[in-house]
Amino acid sequence: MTRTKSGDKKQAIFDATLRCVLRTGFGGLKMAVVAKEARVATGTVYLYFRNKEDLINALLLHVKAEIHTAMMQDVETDDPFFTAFKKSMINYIDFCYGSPEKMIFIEQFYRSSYLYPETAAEIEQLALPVLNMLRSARNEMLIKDIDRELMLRQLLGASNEIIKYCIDSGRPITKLLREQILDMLWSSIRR
Amino acid sequence: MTRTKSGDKKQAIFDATLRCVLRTGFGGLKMAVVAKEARVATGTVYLYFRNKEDLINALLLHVKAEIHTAMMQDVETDDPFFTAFKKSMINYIDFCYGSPEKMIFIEQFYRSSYLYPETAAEIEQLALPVLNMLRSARNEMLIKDIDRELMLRQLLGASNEIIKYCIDSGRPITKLLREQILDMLWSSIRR
DNA sequence: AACCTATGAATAAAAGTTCATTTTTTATGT
DNA sequence: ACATAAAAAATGAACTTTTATTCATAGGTT
Repeated sequence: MTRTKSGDKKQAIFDATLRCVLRTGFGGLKMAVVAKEARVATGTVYLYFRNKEDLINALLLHVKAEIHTAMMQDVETDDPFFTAFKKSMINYIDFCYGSPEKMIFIEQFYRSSYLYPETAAEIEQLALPVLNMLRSARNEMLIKDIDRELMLRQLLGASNEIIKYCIDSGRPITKLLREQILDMLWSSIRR
Repeated sequence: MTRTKSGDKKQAIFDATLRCVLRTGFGGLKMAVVAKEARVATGTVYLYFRNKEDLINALLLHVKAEIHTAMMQDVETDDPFFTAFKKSMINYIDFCYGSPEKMIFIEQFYRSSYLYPETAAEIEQLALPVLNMLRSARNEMLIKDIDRELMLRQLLGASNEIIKYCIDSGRPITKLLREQILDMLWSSIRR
């Protein structure tokens, strides 16, 4: 069995899609272009995805899952909250800065008519671990008494904008900058 | 002479475009659909805008200018920083919550291959007043010593996500919630 | 040989743009 | 005021371009 099996091709299409969208936004997602970028025939894309909508939904779910997994990497259940918070936010920032195409793809398609309600529902589940982390912190009176969901959005929204700014302006995320970002995020929610 | 003058029709097309994009994202911006929504003929749109790209760029500039004007509404040059900050952020939040179609439109098209570099340059100018506000605050040692541009993105990114969450979940922005949001924003930048 | 996978030119559908025609407005002369 | 003509604005069906999707054919694997 060669190493070039079906899973690889699906992944190649995913990667190509992300590259296309990073390059020219949602307008860059054209089936023929994606196929060429993935070095497969146009028809091949349709062997792995029913249509464009399906490709988008599958990729959204895939990328969102990746981000959430990365975010909770090395976060132990018995970490003190501040440690866990710091780890997860650094994970998030580093992941997004390192894979801007994934962040951009989500931004472009998460709020679009392409998104199936079922995909949205599945994606919601992915945020549960982080939300739980915030819940215990609030129970311990470590953070402000504000709707956790809203708080999470605030944190990620702030991070996203910062990351995009760094990418667009070619500014690297240094150790110092990361500390500054974390400081802003932490002070926004700490009690 | 009727009240229906050329300026009105341009505005009608702007409004229709925003409604279309709010309804179905970037995919909802189709010239024929926009025209129908604006109650004009397809060709009429091309009397006011060279093409789709132009429409998008003109509207982006228009809406961004509106937002920045609204943001600085009632902010006096001799307001103490905290007062000015609070006013501007409340203005921003209320404006965006009240006109989500404008916020959504910017989110969808600001980072897209449609955006002309000249439009981007003009839009950058619009942020100068807020940035200056942040500069004096930093000079007075009232806020953290962090790149102003980055700080502004953080504030607006956080606000945007919160506003979208409220809109999507049908949650109204009460006096209390506004205080909570402001508290998060302020603590994130205060020294 | 049967089966799975891949191809890419051909097809169909969708969307942007144009323009000959019509309607409305403005200007002019009686 | 009214009629009339020139100009401007608006129309929407027709045209063109773009893009998603299909499918008859070819290549490879068991």
